[in-house]
Amino acid sequence: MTEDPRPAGAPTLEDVARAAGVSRATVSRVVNGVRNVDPVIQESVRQAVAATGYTPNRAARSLVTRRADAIALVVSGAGDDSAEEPADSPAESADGSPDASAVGPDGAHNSFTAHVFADPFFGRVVAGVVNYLRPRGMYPVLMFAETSRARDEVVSYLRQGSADGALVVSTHAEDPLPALITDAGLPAVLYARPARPARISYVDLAHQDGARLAAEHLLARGCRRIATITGPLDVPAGQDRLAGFRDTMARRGHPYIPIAEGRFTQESGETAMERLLAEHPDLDGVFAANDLMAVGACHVLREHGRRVPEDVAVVGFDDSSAALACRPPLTTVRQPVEEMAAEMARLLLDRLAGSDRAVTSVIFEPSLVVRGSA
Amino acid sequence: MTEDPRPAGAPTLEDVARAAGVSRATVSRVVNGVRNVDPVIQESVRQAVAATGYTPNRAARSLVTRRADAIALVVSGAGDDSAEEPADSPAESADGSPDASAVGPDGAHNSFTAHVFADPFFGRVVAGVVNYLRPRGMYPVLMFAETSRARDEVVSYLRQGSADGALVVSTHAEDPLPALITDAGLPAVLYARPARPARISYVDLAHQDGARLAAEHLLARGCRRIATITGPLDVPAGQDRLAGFRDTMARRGHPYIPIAEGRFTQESGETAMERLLAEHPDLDGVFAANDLMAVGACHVLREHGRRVPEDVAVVGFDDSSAALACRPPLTTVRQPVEEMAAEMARLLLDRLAGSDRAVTSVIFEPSLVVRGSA
DNA sequence: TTGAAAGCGCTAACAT
DNA sequence: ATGTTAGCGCTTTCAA
Repeated sequence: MTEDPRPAGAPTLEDVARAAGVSRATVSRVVNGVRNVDPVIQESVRQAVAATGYTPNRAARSLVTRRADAIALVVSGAGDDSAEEPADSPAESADGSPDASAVGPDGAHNSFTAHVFADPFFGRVVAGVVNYLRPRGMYPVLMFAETSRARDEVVSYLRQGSADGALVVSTHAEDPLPALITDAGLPAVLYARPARPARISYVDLAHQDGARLAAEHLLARGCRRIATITGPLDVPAGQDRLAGFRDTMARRGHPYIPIAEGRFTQESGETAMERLLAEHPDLDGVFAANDLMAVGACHVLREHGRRVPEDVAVVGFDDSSAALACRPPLTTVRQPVEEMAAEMARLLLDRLAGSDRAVTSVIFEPSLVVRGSA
Repeated sequence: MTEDPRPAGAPTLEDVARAAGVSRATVSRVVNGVRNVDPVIQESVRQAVAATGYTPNRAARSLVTRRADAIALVVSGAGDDSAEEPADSPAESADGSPDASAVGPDGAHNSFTAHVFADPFFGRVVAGVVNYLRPRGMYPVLMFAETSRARDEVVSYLRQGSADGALVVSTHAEDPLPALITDAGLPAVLYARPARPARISYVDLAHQDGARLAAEHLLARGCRRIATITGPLDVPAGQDRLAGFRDTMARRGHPYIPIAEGRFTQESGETAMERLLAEHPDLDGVFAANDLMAVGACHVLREHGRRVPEDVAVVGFDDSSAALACRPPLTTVRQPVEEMAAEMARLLLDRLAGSDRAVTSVIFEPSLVVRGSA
């Protein structure tokens, strides 16, 4: 019953100190690499550490340092408690299979979490964050915040000191989380500028420049009847990519561009492409505001007998794994997601390290990756 | 400089006790829902908690309870320190784009982490784990362990008490992590049976049954010249899917099945399909041991003028998001990844909760999802 | 049912 | 350069 799993408990500082014949404080200094310790003693302490198999207890350390040495990586939506899933993010299952995406037993499945990771974008964010954090001995705690309850739990988690700060990736314009976090005085950095202005640091991409690259590439290629599938127009990324595209096209003598709004999902890209094709059967170029929609567009184009890129050139955005999985592989505007995610982590850690209280933003430049589709 | 971010620090039990006019112990009891507390006092304590905005300090609690109330979710490989990436997991970038997958500044990018999340499988595991954990107030700490250094850090992290146990998803047969963890006497549960036997709990799929479903479907559909693209044959999942497929085919009068080994990546699926097609131009059915390879196979088949499913029927495995992203959508063997991941979390939490010291396994049954490709 | 008190393992003044 | 000591905020006997 009261059986301790570890024989006699894990070794503590006290044990090491006794073994090395010094005080706890000295051991602590050695373990934490503080100077002012006699090299000879240092060595004997190290041996004692090795001999006892000592590992510092995180909780004890956190209690006194008041740092968790952990940060939260939060993927947040904008839903309220009435629904597990945001109203404007319908399920993606396009076909009629009965329950391929159904709710499993024991809450094993809900649409938000399921769909989040179906988008290759999030995996890249995670990779970037982990790769920056790991050499620094930190690991992200993964959280989702798509309901108001979940948001409260995130704030509470931070307030408990379970994590020192948060990296937030919002999927919706109306996301209240950034405000909640800053109101609570908690350190956080966002991926992408928030739709509602807030005093909070973020990293972002020069979306307009990216759209410009796409427009110029399509024009240089000889396309003359060009349309665009936009992202959701209530989020900055969606707006900016459209604005940048329109501006460039207008400047090059194309004042009117057919558009169809998508939601950054493959399915929405398909729907948008269907509509564009119906209204403008003669188009010869398409700029999709992300790769997933570009892939959907390619499928629809092929189903309608158009060859890509011979009949219709397609340019995507993001350079996600979907771009390479597609046939032909997608010409796309590269967003350096991993680097951006790493920078986000860097900003947060700098802020936690002290001095730097300022709110800043770091904007990355996109680049064009030319492959087969345009 | 020594400016405290929070005015006068966060409220403690002491503060609440004073506000409510009771002792710390009583507040603690109320907060932890222990019985034996006068309902009236209970109420006044609750009010005091609300009034002060009290949140229990995790570190302090952990220090005394000796539980972190956190678990690690580890994605592990089999590399050593000489390379960041396992030798048998070559980069996937198929085309010649110079640096689409290059190493970014500041360790923002390494192949292992980058490729892990390019596979939709891992996202589903994460979703399943998070959805089980969250209602229980826990969140996974995400770790990667693809080098021996990284593995040591994982073990060390657990030994420090930063997490109470680990959920391990191995990507390679030779992964030493499970052994390291059990040797250290740390609680862990695996996703999938380890290639090297170990005293450790795991969840898994009845791979052979899944392969049988695929075989029977292809036969029922009228296919007679059927080949298979296998997974890596040094991992149980790869072996079992092949064995199940072969057995069923043999039993149905097909003693010889052409096979090509893949590595569960789309690119390897393409290569394998090229080879099969070259050697058996007349085949009319293909079973790919996962969806990614099935997608690759579909691309190659189309490039060779074969229609799917009219000329060649294709069945995949997993029912990942790739199955729906493909045209035609993939008929595939569904692996209930989210449920399995949730079960993995459940097994670990049960084990941590006490009594249940036993090593167990839970095997899930696959099901066939019929879509357009076969 | 409630309170008093003893630590959990560690760090950081402070004293030496 | 090293040791002594006082907590960090919480849970949990043990008394009352």
